[in-house]
Amino acid sequence: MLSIFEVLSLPARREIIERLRLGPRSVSELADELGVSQPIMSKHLRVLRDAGFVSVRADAQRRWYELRAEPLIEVAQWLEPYRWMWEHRLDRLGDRLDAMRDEETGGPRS
Amino acid sequence: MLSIFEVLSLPARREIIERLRLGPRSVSELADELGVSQPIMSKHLRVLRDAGFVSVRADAQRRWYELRAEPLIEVAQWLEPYRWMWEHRLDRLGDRLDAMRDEETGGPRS
DNA sequence: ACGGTATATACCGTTGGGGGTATGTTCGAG
DNA sequence: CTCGAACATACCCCCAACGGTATATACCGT
Repeated sequence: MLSIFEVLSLPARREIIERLRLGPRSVSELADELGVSQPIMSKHLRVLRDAGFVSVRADAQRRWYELRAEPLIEVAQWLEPYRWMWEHRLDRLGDRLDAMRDEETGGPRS
Repeated sequence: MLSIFEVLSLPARREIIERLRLGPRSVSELADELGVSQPIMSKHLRVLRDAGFVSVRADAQRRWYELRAEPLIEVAQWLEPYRWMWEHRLDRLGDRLDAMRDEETGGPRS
């Protein structure tokens, strides 16, 4: 079974995920929209299903695939420790530190 | 050249990224810490460099590899349209909508 | 100039993922 | 009961990424 990042590494599978963001889709709908054959789409969806990206609901012959949040949450969690690298970059972190020190000491020292 | 998600799909490369979060490292340091040979580490770093994950600074024979934010930002941006799936799930979205409507109309209608 | 250290790269063999196609299976319509 | 629609899977081949090893390159100390 492929890991979460391995699943996301294929553009075709990311496109499927993006389509499913708009709501559930059947296999043939996805195959038509993305221009691939039905067997290949079924295989992509099988991989996505094994990794927890999608769930399936049966309706006669149709299978409705729906996007699940869990694997995306894992990516977000993996990313979390790195957010400081770009979130506190252009918003004057140095000034903030200076202000904190001023509050503590009553004014700039140097 | 491998795409960003392809780069992240290999656990060894994610481990390198995690080590570099603590600060710059040389090739042999990383190789020792992660228990791989030097040539393999050089190849991983080459892949990471091509994809923009790291930058290099030469110092005599040593090469100091440093983590760069850009590719991680791209992942975060890709993830952004999906955040609603888990962020507004258990924190009473319904109540919030009710409160917003009350502010608009002056009170509940029904 | 020499030897050792640090790193990059070329080369090779393996392997597993990916696309293509054919076939199996299930289910509803008539 | 038969036919067709919708989907899954089995089988095939191909290729590129990965690990391993040997080798090339650059630089420092002596």
